This record gives sequence, C-alpha cells and structure tokens, in this order.
Amino acid sequence: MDIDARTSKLSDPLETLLGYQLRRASNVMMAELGSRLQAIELRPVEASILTLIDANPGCTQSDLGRSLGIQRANMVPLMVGLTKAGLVDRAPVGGRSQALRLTRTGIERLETVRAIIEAHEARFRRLFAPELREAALQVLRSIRQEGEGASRQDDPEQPTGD
Amino acid sequence: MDIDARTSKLSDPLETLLGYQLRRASNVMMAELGSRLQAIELRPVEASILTLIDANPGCTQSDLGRSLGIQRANMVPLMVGLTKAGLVDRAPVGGRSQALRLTRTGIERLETVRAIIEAHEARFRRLFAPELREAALQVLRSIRQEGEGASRQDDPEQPTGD
DNA sequence: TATTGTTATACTCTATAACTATA
DNA sequence: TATAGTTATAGAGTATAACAATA
Repeated sequence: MDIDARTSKLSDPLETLLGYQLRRASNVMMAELGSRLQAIELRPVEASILTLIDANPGCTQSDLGRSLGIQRANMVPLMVGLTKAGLVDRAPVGGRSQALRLTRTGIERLETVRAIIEAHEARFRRLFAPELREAALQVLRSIRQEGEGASRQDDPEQPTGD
Repeated sequence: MDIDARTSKLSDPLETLLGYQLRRASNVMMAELGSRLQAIELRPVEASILTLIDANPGCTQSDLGRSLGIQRANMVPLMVGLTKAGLVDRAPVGGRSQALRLTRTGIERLETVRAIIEAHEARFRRLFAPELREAALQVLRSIRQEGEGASRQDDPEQPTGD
C-alpha cells in the first residue's frame, strides 16, 4: 500500500459486486428499521409476523415460517413472545395446529408498526428514481426465486440462510 | 383465513416492501456464494478479505474492518484463520499495526475466488436488464450512505448491524 | 403416515468492555 | 493521548435432530 493509501480509504474492488452491495444495503435498512421498532419493543421479524397474521387471520405458525423462511423450531420462541406480550391469540384448530389472530392490542400495535414501516420505506424509496421502483422490487423477487428454486416451491423448511 | 387459503400460500403484504425484499434477496445471494465457496473452504467474508488485501497490500486488519463494517474484535479470529491457513502474511509496521499481504498460496487461492465470484455474479446479474445494472449498484451504494451517514465517514467501528 | 408444535443444542455472526503495547 | 491488536463474553439468528400429539 502506498503512503497516501495508508491514511485514506482502501481501494475497494467489492464496490461493483451485486452480492456485496445487496448485503450491505440490506444490513443498513434492517438496522434502521430495528432502531425505529425498538421504540415499541418489537424486532423487524416480529413486525413481519404481526403484518402477516393480520393479512392471514387463522394461519398457523408453520404457515408463517414457510412464508418468512424461518424454521418451525425457530418460530416457537417468537410466537411464545408475541403471545405472552398479548399481541397474538392462539386457538386449537385440529391436529396440533393453532389458528393465529391478532388480539385487540395486537391490532393497535400493528397500526404503529405500519406507520413506522411506511416512514422507513419512504426514506429509502426516495433514493430510487420513480420509474425504477417497481422494476427493482421485481428483480429482488426474481433473485429470491433463483435461490429458492422453482423445484421446491411447496417444500417447507429448506435452509436458505435466512 | 378462508378455506382455500389454508392450503395455499399466504397473502403476503411484505412483497412490496423494499427492506424485506432486499433482505430476502441478499440472503439468497449470500447462501449461494457460501455454498460455492465451500469447495475451497472459504466463507464469503474471507473471500472479501482476500480480495481487499490484494487490492491494498500493506493494509492493516483495522483498515479491513472499517471497509467491511466489521469490528476490530471480530477481525481477530478471521485474520488468525487466514494466517494459519497460509493465505495471508503479517509483518510489523510500527505501533501495533501489522502490514498484510497475500502469500503465494493466497494469491493462487484468490484466482479461484475470483472465478467463483464472477460465476456467481453472472448468474444473478442476468436478472437485471442491462441498462438497469449500473443504476441498481448506484442505488445500493446510496442506501449504504444513507445508513452510514455522511456525519461519520471516518468514524470507525460504528455498529451498523453488519 | 404426515404435519404441527415443541425441546434441546450447537454454530455463526455481531456487540461491548476491558486490557496491552506502541507511537 | 490515540490507535492497533487482543481477550472474553453475551446476544442474536439459524441449523439439526428428536419427540409428542393429532388428523
């Protein structure tokens, strides 16, 4: 390294790598959302779960796990936490399944979650030229399909690194 | 949840969220790269480090940490591993700093790393319309700046969730 | 038998604090 | 004093295996 470089930033050949930039950008957004959600004592994954239950009342925690790429075993402490916090209600539905619904408190909390997420999204959406926004989401979805593979669309609990 | 929805996929209001899609896409790419790199017993972060040392011979591990968003303390086992694997050489340079360089083996290994990364990037770059590629990288970089804040450009070791 | 919820456990990644060695 | 490297440790997040309960 030359003398100048020792006191300034490194030359960074990773700057042009999609995978690297995706990861760093994702970490930034997750950290920002996490710090906003701390105000209501929720983590991003818990906000996602509340959002999904609201959109799919009666779903099971296995359903949620499949949708979010979280394994059954790892859903357990999450759902216990949300239930103990009084945000989610569980009712037996056949087999060992439990139908999930938001409690009144959960519905109220979700209102705040929505406001936080909307402000968070707006802050970063700004950075995309308007005509790029839908295309960007579409590409990100196609990356997921590339990894999750058409071959196991209904295959639950496949490790993806999520 | 209606009867049909109980056997099919959940309705997913997260599909339109940039943060969520970014995270899932990033996880897919990292998992794919990770599985490719297993063949040469390296993790993505180690591949990044080799790449950065090659581009900045003589840099310190603190330099690398700042560039990659990894804290000093967490760089230690990484550098010990790469040094023990005979890929990196460390030489005292003043203070407690050690100048880092790739060994001959490290340079050879980096050749393979480059081929793996290039194949990996190509697979996913395909999903972007050509005229979108540079714009996408630019937006991802701007997301990072948004999070890492112009106010602490030279501020090392700020937690970012990386 | 297949699926759901569960327990236990291990491994990776990241964060914090404190210590040392040197300029 | 400030910086680099280090140690120890704690907390997330995630992975695997096994078990119980019910359809």
